[in-house]
Amino acid sequence: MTYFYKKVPSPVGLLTLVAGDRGLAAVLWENDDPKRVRLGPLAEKPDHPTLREAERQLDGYFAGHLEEFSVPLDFTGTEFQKEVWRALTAIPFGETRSYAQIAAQIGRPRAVRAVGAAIGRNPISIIVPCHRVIGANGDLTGFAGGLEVKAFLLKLEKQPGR
Amino acid sequence: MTYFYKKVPSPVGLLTLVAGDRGLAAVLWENDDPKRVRLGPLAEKPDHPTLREAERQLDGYFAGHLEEFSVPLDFTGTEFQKEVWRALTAIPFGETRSYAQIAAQIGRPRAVRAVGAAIGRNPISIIVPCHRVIGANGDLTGFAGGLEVKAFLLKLEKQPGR
DNA sequence: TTTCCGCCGGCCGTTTTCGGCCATTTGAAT
DNA sequence: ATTCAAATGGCCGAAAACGGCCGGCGGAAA
Repeated sequence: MTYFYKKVPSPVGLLTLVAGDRGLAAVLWENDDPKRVRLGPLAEKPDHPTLREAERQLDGYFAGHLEEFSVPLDFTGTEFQKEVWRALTAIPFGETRSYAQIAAQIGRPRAVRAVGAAIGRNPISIIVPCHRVIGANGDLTGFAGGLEVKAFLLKLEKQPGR
Repeated sequence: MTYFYKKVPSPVGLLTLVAGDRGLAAVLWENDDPKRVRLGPLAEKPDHPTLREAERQLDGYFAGHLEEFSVPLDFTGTEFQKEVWRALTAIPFGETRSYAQIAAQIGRPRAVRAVGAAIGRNPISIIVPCHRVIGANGDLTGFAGGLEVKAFLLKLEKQPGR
């Protein structure tokens, strides 16, 4: 199966949006490690409907007037990973969870480190809000896009009025 | 968050003044242990208003015609540490306190050693007068800038005239 | 006796260390 | 190819170690 992509600018750098046939498959960082997320062959296609919709929603998010994404998602990964990623989408805008909380939520309270690994492999940055997961003690602990970006996103979501 | 610094000469060696966005964040000794005080990224900026004001007041202090500092302070540390540091600022010019007295003052009479540790982490040397805290028996007991400097400052504040 | 000094134990926040946790990856051996 | 053992993380909580202390005690010197 082949994927279509489009690069779009953003406050956190140039993002690469990737669409699969069931929806958005990835949002990659500018300097993303290529082996963090592996998909099939890519083809550029800026006018792909899914990509255009994703871009529109991201713009709204960064502009501060969109809090919940509604693009259909097309996850690629193991069952465990997909379960973790689904759990992430349930964290509301502006809130955070610990890795342990996510682990508990998917019914594997002790698979904490495994959850960490799975979150690190989240292909759909920002839209699947892996940035809302932080250490139990409040540390930011890690982020594919860089800790500064993680801090930036959390701060963006903490802005009081809009 | 990023901090701005400026190095200024003084009778006790080259000091590094650091400003955060809420005020003065640090006054470091020339050979200060880098891991004694940890702040974010630093950028040089000699004309920063807070830094210039801090320098002015320090000059006055060393010249002997300024006894109370009034630069706004920007503390970075745990709640406990901040409480200890705040207590230090209440020690009047020319007086001293014991570690036990400080502990009592913050309502934790037995947290004496913890207070010692917190004082050792005081980022804003001189201006937050950790040099005014000495052992219950009068010993100087310890000082990031060196015991000679501690003695020097106490002597400076004991000068009769002025 | 009295004074002074050094050692000991208890005090308490912070920092560091250490295990145990578990899905994936990696690399070596069929 | 396939299988298996070992290593590897975006973790986390408990426990131990570590101080810019201090008061009490015993022994040695005056």
